[in-house]
Amino acid sequence: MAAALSNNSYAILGMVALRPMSGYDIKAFADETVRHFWAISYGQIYPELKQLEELELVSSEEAAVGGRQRTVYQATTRGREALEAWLSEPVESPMEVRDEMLLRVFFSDHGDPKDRERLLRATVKRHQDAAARLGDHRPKAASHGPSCRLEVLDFGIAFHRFCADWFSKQLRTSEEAGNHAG
Amino acid sequence: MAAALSNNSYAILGMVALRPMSGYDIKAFADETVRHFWAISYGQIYPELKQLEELELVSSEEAAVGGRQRTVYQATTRGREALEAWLSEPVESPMEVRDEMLLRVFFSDHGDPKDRERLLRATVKRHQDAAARLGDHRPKAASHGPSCRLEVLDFGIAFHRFCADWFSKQLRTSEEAGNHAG
DNA sequence: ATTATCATGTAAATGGTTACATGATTGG
DNA sequence: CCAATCATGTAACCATTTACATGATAAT
Repeated sequence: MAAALSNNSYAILGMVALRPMSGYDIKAFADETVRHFWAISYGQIYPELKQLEELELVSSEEAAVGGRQRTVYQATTRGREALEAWLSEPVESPMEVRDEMLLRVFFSDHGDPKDRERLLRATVKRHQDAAARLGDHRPKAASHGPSCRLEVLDFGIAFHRFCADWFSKQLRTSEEAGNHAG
Repeated sequence: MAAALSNNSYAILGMVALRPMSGYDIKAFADETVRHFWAISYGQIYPELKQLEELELVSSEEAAVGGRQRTVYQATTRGREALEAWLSEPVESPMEVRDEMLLRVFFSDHGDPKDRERLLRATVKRHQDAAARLGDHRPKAASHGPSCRLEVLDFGIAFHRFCADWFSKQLRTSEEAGNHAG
């Protein structure tokens, strides 16, 4: 019995269910779509594609262009069924966040108030930049009309804007307090 | 030369800079404060405390109660300096999110629309619950007046409320579309 | 008595990234 | 010609969790 499929397996299976893709394509597509809540690296993609093929959930086709190697994968009927089954199962793991900035903010009264403000400013900027980067992909994602992909992208944009606004407000409060004190 | 300190080292150092704590205390405190953006397990805490002690950034004291073992750690002056230095350094790693729900939402048009709605409902509930759980800790966190700890807690609450509201809106849109179609 | 909690610790497993190797093609 | 990009792949590494071992004390 092969190892049970992980969420990563389904992430990759889902990609090749959208349209035929090579490992390289999957990485590029993932980086501009799911990266902000589900990062994937080559070290996961290529071995996973092989496993999915063994399980006959995807099929592969050689599609070399000249001497440049290229293997394109697509989901099989069984693969689509497995994907559908996964979508009907209850979600197991909660959202996990790891944020160095929040960790520093948490301890920031142990340091210089100037550093704290610098930190908040950097946090605001990071979230603004993240929102902007996601926004760049929006026209492309929207070109096919409404979809789950667009929905999730819009969530990402709204999410980072929310964070930027929230820390922006904290920064203003912090600066005002500093002005009164200084 | 010892390995450079990781963010995890600073997380633990920061805890024992707040007040003397045992490894067990650190775990409990972390679980009700930083857990929502920086999870820590015993497998990290105990070895890290030893490393920090070797570097003389924390000191330990035996504080057994009866036959029950207990080692309490606190930050040394050098430890506090190291913490301050860390807080003045630029942040390296970006916020990382891993969310199985979003991954499923992303692919949810491959499945049954009913499953999609169930998924959205579960997502809303999870975020509501997360906000409520964090809210439970608020009175305790607020009892010492405003602080970075309270600030970060409030961010967590606001963040999960934002997510709950956002997906709640998506769910309504989804349900309306379903009613028109059916 | 028994269960929950306090308390420390580690080995093994898991999950994921990084860095590298290899080589073709395209665009400047 | 050189850099960027396309393309595949893996070994080593890193971070983190899980599961377990051990044993005391407090609460029911």
